Amino acid sequence: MGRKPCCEKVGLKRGPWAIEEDQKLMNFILNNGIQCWRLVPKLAGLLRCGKSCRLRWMNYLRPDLKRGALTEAEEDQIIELHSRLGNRWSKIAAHFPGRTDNEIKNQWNTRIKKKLKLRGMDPKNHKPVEKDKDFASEEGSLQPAEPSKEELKLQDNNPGSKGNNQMENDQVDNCCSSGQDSNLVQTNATSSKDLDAAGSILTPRTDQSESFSSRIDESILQEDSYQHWIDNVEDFLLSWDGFSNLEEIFHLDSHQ
DNA sequence: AACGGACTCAACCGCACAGGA
DNA sequence: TTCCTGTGCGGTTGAGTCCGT
Repeated sequence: MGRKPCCEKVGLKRGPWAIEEDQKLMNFILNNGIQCWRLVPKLAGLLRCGKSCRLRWMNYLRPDLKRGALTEAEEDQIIELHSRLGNRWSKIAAHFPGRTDNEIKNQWNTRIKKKLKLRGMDPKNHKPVEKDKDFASEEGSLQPAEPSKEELKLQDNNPGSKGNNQMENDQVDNCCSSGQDSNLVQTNATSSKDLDAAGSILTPRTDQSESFSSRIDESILQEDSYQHWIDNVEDFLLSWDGFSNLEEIFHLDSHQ
């Protein structure tokens, strides 16, 4: 007997989210918090499944998200963490406040893998690629001796390749224990520090998602926090065209 | 200007896991 | 202990965009 689907898919909308949908979801979560994702679309008036709402919130609407490209330092940190953790994107993302696992996963698949290959490293095991098992044979056109345009572009962005990250897989740890990690968190936290005043909804997601959800409930309903969040979130979202009129949208809605 | 290939990234799918009944 | 439900995670896809010809 198969498992029941997470939601009734008949009549539900799929694909890219419209601004109105984003607005509805944001308004609902800001006003009510998240008790149960399955109920969120019904209560928010969305023709989406709860899973879709959760994903949209986590990967795009969360106010603590840091937008923009990852820095070289972040990429190198991802490489190091991947050498220890493997494809545990959520664990890796936990080291980067404001970054999502999806974002890091995409970054890995599109850029970092190529970057590693340029360094002569195997992205899977972070060990030097053997000459006879050159990645050219694996991926066809990628010849180290004659880099593609994309590779040249990557090289431009990465003038000083760092050393190898050959950490043993059995050294995997799941917590932010190293001093390097602490530094990173602290560095990134400067960008979200102020936002934190608006309530712990702005606290970067950690693996303890339960605490994330429950903390939302405690804080986001406060009117002051709400306004504070609007004030601060502009810095994050104004670069995003779809929400350039965010404040206007929310003011309108709050008066409905 | 038009076309086509390469690339990016938001979103979906299916499975695993945790917790409650 | 077992079953069910909700949530989280990783892999994959495909539409949109970029860029070279």
